[in-house]
Amino acid sequence: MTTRIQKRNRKLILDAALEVFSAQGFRGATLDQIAVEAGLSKPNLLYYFDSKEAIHKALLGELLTTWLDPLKAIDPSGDPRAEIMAYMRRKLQMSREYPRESRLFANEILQGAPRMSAFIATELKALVDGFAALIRRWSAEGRLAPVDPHHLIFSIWALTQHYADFDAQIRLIRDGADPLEGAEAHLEMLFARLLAPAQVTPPVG
Amino acid sequence: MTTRIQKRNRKLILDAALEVFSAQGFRGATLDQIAVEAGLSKPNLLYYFDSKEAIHKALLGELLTTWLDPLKAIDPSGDPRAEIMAYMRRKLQMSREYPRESRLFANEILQGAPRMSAFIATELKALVDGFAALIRRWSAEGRLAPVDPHHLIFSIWALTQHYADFDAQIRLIRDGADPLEGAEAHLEMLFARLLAPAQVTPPVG
Amino acid sequence: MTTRIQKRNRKLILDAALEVFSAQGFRGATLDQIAVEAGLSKPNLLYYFDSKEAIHKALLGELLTTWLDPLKAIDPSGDPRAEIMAYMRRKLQMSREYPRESRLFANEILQGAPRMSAFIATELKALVDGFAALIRRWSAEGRLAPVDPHHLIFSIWALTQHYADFDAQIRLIRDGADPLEGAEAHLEMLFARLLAPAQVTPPVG
Amino acid sequence: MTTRIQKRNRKLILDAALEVFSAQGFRGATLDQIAVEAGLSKPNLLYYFDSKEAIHKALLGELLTTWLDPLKAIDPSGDPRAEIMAYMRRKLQMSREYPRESRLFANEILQGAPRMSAFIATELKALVDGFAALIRRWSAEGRLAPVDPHHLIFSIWALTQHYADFDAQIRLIRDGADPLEGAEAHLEMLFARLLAPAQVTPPVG
DNA sequence: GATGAATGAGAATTCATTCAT
DNA sequence: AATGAATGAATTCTCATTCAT
Repeated sequence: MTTRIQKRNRKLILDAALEVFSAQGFRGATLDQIAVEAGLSKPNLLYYFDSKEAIHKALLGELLTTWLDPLKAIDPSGDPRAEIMAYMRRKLQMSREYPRESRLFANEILQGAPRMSAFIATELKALVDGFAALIRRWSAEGRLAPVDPHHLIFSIWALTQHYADFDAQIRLIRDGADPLEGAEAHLEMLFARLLAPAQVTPPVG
Repeated sequence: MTTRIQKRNRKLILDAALEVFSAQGFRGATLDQIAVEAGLSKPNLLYYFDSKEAIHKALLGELLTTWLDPLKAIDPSGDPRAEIMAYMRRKLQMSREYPRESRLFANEILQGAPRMSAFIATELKALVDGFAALIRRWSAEGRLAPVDPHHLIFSIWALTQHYADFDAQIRLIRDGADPLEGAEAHLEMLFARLLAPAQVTPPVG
Repeated sequence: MTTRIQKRNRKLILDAALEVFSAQGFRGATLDQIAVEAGLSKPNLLYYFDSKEAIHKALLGELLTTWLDPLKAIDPSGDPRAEIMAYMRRKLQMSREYPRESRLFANEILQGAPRMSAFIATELKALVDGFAALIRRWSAEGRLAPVDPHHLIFSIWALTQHYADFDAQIRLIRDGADPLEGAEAHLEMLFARLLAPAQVTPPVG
Repeated sequence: MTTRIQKRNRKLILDAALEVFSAQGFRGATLDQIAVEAGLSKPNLLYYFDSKEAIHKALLGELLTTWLDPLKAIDPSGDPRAEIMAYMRRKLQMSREYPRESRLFANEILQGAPRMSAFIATELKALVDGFAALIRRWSAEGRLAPVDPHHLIFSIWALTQHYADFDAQIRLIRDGADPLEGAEAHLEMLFARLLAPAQVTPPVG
């Protein structure tokens, strides 16, 4: 039986842990920081979760769904470029709404994905492969510029997540301006041009 | 006076530290790991560097030059698209040759750039601003598609560094294939299309 | 809120620290020694105090009051010689009751008073200056031999604290006899003769 | 065979060690500090002395003679008060000329005389006992006020050494003035009054 | 004689985790 | 359900001493 208090406290802890883990990485974060952030005592954290590791694992577990959702929302029967553009926009929206989640994920991957390789190699890969096949089909049908599906997907990830993951750098370079200002227009132009089929690019020079 | 042994050992230490810090982050790395990796004893590390922090600082210090070089190599009197494309290629080359440096940098930024904000806000920003002005001029001259200069630069960074920083993920998704295979062709197409002036993009849908 | 256990353990620690710091000096003392003396584990010491430095500071903080009390007890409207003699007796009593505190203080001063100069230059100095003015007045009124006030005060300090600070030497020289045996009578004679006004000293020789 | 360089370097080391040990105590001092102070390399220190301990021991060894000399200079056939006064003056002079030696000694005694008990219990004690017998005889002969010999000697030590050992405190209280200014006159009066035989002290009050 | 290089044995401190209530 | 108290296992750093030249 899970009481209301239990639910609330687990939520408090996970939110605090997200804050701390995303900013400091797993090793850099301490239970003390999380406890303070959560407004709970350190032993109380361990009443709700077995260990620091367990908190982190729970956090990643929650993240996985969020992470897959935009991919799942792609409609194979939709318009190719519109679908891809919508996917990109959803990803960019995630960088806006869930930057800490993005950084938590980036931290994991940077360190070699020690706790996520299973997920990546199975669930994420499956969806990616499905999307890649779709892209390939769309390209073959001439509804999309011929493009390497995997690299296209990585480009979407890189370009959107960058705004969350490198937020600190962008702010410093843009004098504190909102990092995402103008980002959407820029990315829309970028992907519109990239994906348009039968396009002629004038030679460089 | 710096002896041969000093030079060799400092190099050994910095190389080991790069390996460990780039994989674990500053807090996650231990002097023990670095010492083992360097094949030296732990106190011997501290004979060459004052502290763990000092090793990390030395590493970042070395990184800065490497990090600015590609930007400095841009020729304002060159052909716009060729110059930008060449810059992108150099950055991609760095992800290939120096993935650990890229991850070291990414780790720092992810954690809010605690040790690099000064560098970013001054040296890097100055070069970026110069490049941005150049891009703006090129666009105004019609030699380049009208594009937000900052976002263009961020796009280059995001797309190239992604291959180093998210290497673990890419390998898992591509069944261990070389992450960079096909990347250059993909990015060249992407930037060629993005930067071509006077281009007509058919409406989506 | 301070619990009973906290009170008890803080007291245990400070007492053990007094024992060790007064005998070994700050640098010479180790947390291990203090922990053993206190019957607590080393990390438990640091649960109650932030650092070795903090323990030492707390100890000195407690000492300050004790150290000023005898000076504060001097009554400006009392009989000059009686007041000075009473002050001397209180100081001697402190060497008897709190020899470790005296040695803790002596250790600090010997090392240049790195942690006490503020206290000495302000609080202690103020009281000393007040006492010195009083002595000067008493001398001017003919109720006390004309005597340099500061040197008189230093003489009292030197003569009384010596029994605590040089205890080890005195014991060795007096075959282990109680160092303070006969001290009070001796010092009373010394100060009675020194302070008596209108006294004629026969020429030496 | 001892070369000139050896002699010079041993002297350099001992002088540097005196500086550091007297200010920091044995445990608080480091070979590094001594090496820097001496202008020699750390291993070179240990070429001349077997260990840190050995340097300290050598230093104390040198100190012993200095420490006994004033006592040895007392002339049993001289005038009692003149002899005692002269001894006091020599001791005060030592505080002026050799304050570091005084503090080195004080440090040792404060820590329970771990390295000097043998010396104190034998050589120093013998001289003190001789002096004490002399004082007793002088008092019995009516040439000196009746005074406890040991306490008289301790008083001389305490009053004179205080100016070296508590130098830091005295400076702070006297606004940086030379601690010894006025000390000799003060102590001469003090001992003149203390030692004068057949003296009548008016009742207190 | 002298010193750059190296290290084992501490020492202070941190931190995830457990205990007791 | 919660927390004050406590600690073992690191982890960074110091330092006297040794090694090699």
